[in-house]
Amino acid sequence: MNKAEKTRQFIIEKTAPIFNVKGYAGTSLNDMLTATGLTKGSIYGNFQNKDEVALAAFDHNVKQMFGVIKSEMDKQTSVKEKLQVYASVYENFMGSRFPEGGCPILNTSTEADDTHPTLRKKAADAITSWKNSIATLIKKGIADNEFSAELDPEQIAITIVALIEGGIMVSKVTGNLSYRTCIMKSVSKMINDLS
Amino acid sequence: MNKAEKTRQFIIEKTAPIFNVKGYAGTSLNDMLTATGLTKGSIYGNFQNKDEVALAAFDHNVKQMFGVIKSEMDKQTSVKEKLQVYASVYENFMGSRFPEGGCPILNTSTEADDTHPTLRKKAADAITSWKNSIATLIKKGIADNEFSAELDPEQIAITIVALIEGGIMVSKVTGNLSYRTCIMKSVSKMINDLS
DNA sequence: ACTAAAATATACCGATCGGTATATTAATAT
DNA sequence: ATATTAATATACCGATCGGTATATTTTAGT
Repeated sequence: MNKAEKTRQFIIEKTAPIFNVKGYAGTSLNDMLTATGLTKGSIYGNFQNKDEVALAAFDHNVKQMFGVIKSEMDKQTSVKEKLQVYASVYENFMGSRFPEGGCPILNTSTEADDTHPTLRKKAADAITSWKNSIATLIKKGIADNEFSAELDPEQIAITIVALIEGGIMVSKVTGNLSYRTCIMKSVSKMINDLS
Repeated sequence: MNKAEKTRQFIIEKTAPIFNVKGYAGTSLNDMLTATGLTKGSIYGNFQNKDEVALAAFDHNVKQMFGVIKSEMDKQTSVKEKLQVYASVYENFMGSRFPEGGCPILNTSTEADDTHPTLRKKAADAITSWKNSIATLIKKGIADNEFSAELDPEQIAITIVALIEGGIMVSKVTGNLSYRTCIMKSVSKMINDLS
C-alpha cells in the first residue's frame, strides 16, 4: 500500500462515520477536512469529488457491519445457530464494533432512494445480497434436513431483513431499549420456529 | 381561517412532500420558494425559520398517512380485520393518497436521530403512539374474546411497526415489488396467526 | 545526492446557503 | 374613504457550499 492508497483509506475511515451519522447532504466538505485533519488538496488529490468519498465510505461501513456478523457466525455450526447471530448481534449492536450512526444500509436507503441514484443502487444491492445470504443459509438448512423443504427461503429471508432494519430504526429513534429487545426477540422467535 | 392561516397551511402542504423526499438537510429555502411560488418574505412572515416549517410539514405528512389508515380501518369491524388494514394499505401504498416520498416516520427517523433533536422527538412520538394504537386494538381483541389473553400486545404491536417500516424501506430502495408483497404477506400472516 | 513525480497545502472561485431589514401591496376595521 | 395593520416582495447580508488552479512539500527512482 503506497502513500496515496494509505491516504485514501485514511480518508475513508475518518469520514465514514460522519456520512453515516449526518447523511450525504448533511456532511459538508468542511466536516471531512476537520475529521481527517487534511486539506481540500489532499481530498481532491485522492478522490474526484465528495460523491466518490461518500460511495467509498458507504462500502466501508457496510463491510464493517457484515464483518461483525460474519465473525460471530463463523463461531456457530448449525444453520439455526448461525441465523440466531443476527438477533444477538443487533440486540447488542450499540457498544460494539458496529458502525457509528447505526446501520448504513438503513441510513443510506432512506436518504438516497429518491435523491441519489448511485448511492441508492449501492444500498439496494447490499440489501439483495444480504437477503441472498440468509436465503442460502436456509436452503442449506433444508438440504441438511435441519428444516422442512416446505419453507420459502426467499420470503423468510427478506422478512428477517425487514424486521431487523425496522427494529434498528424504531429502537434508535426512540432510544427505547425495550423496543429493541422486544423486536429482536421476535426475530429470534421467527428463526427458532423454523423447522 | 384568515389569510395568514391559509398561507401557513398552503406553505405546509406545498413543502411537505419536498421535505419527505429530500430530507431536512437536503431541502433548501430555494426549494421551498419554487414549490410555493412565494418569496422569502412570505415564508418568514408566517414561520420563524426553516425548522418550524419542517416540523409542521412532518406533522402534516404523518397526519396524511394515518388518515389513510384510519379511513380504511373504519370500514372494518373485527379487530383482526382492522389490523389487516395495515398489510393491505402498505401493500398498495404507492399510487394512493400516501405522502410522496414514502413513510415520513421512516424518513425523518433515520435522518434526524443523531442530528435534529426536535425532529427526532416528533418521529419517536409518532412511533410510540402508533405502537400504542395497535396494542390497544389487540387488547380490545382480547377483551372481546377474539384473541387469547396469553398474547403480549406490546411486543406484537412494536414488531408489526418494525416489520412494516423495514418493509417500506426495503421495497422502496430496491424498487422490487415482490419484496414488498413478500413482507406484507408476512405482516398479514403474523396478524392472521393471532388467536 | 539529484531529479521527476506524486502528494499535499494554499488561496481563490462563483454559487448558494439560511436569514433579515425594509419597501411595497393587500386586507380590514372604523 | 381612510387609517391601520397584516401580508408579501425586494434587495441585501455574511457564511458556507463544493470545487479548482497553482504553489509547495514529500516521496521514490536512479
